[in-house]
Amino acid sequence: MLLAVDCIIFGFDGTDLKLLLIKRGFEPEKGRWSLMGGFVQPKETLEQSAARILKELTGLEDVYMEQLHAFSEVERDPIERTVSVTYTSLIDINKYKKQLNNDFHSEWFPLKKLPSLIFDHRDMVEMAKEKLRYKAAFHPIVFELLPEKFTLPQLQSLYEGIYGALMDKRNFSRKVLSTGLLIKQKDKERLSSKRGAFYYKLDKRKYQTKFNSFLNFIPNPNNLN
Amino acid sequence: MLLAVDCIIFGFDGTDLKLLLIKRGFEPEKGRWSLMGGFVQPKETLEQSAARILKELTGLEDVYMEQLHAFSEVERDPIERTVSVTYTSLIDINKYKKQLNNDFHSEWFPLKKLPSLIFDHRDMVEMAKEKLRYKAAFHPIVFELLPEKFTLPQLQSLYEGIYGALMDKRNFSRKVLSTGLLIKQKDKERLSSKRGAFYYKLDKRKYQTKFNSFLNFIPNPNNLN
DNA sequence: GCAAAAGTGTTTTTCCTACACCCATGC
DNA sequence: GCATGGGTGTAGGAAAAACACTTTTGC
Repeated sequence: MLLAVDCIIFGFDGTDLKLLLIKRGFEPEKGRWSLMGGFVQPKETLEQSAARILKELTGLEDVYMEQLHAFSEVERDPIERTVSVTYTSLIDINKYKKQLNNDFHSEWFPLKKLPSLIFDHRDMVEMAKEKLRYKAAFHPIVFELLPEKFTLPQLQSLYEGIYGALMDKRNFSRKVLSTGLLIKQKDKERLSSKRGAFYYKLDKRKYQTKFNSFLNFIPNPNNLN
Repeated sequence: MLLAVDCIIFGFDGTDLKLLLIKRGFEPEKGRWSLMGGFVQPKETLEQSAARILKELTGLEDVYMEQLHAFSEVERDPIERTVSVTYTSLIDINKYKKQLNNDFHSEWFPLKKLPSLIFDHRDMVEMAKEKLRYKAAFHPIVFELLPEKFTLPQLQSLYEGIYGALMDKRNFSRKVLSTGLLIKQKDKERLSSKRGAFYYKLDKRKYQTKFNSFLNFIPNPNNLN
């Protein structure tokens, strides 16, 4: 029985929530889109394995990562019995633009427009989305997806992307600012609007402290998709 | 590399939240307390494996069960490299009293008085407790631990056991009744008090429907342990 | 000058919390 | 008749939701 790891990598580019996929370079299913995966080596933990695979295939290092679920349907890999443990990563797309796209055929897909995936990778992605929604509702986890400096409208569209819901910007800004986790900057982002939107930074010390405190970012149920 | 499953079985006896352990019958670590575990067979999923192990070691069937986490430290089993996927079960102790204790050396331990466990089983239990707290805060999951008919005081002491906190019974009953998930019975439980406490049953149809809706059973932070 | 997105405040409602007394019964 | 645990109601405060107008600036 083989033991594999697959990585579900969410990214945010300031507007859309996306997923990183690679074009599979070998049989079976050569040429189709797939999550980043590989086999666990005898002397590494699953976490180390996931980090290694991510590094090898994308050049990414030191990114947020957590275990999602072990998938074990007997026939999930038609060739050989393989159990796959999945890991979810969150990254800021722009930060890692250079490393990507070069060596491997990897590509970002908007969550709403995913291609067909091999094996049970679609189930994996669905579960990861579900968990991201669940977790983001109570933990300030989404900052992993943002660049160091970001604007409130960007943060809001990230939440809206995660929940597939529209939120009221007045209530939204009150809610996020009330956490005390954001530090307003003096400069503005001027690309996406004429007036420009102030940048904010995450207060990293408070982020550490408050990570496990329950925050409530659940959008109101009327607008849930 | 070996692939194993370990089951963390929580039970409630009407008063205390407990954990089911067995005395390990073989080396290494023979004679010490352990979670229920076993190896995954070539033609079974992890879920089937967990259910089989549970059945074999305890006689329990059709119990609530969900995957917790895969543990993979290289040296976690000192003899052979083994990755273990853990599953959490919730059961009503009294319902299954007969099956237990006979064939295997299994025993219920109050969560607050656990013996020393083999390997990394203690970490597994800690993570399971954490997740139970997390999940029970938003899902009506704890009913899996209760008999068909139960009283509000029993339900409350279950929540108090999970969170290690005391709750106000007036606020508690308002909160749980407001979910509309409970159906009041005409008869009373008369063992634990003179006056007797009304039984309630779970409205199973609503339970199915509402399982994924977010409920808020988080105790107030002042009393968290 | 106007279109487009940013930013801001108030009112209403809902939910949570704190809190204290009466009830039914076995002894 | 009293000790024990069961059951209920209310008032105050905090948080969430609904809601609309003004600001800035590139074109």
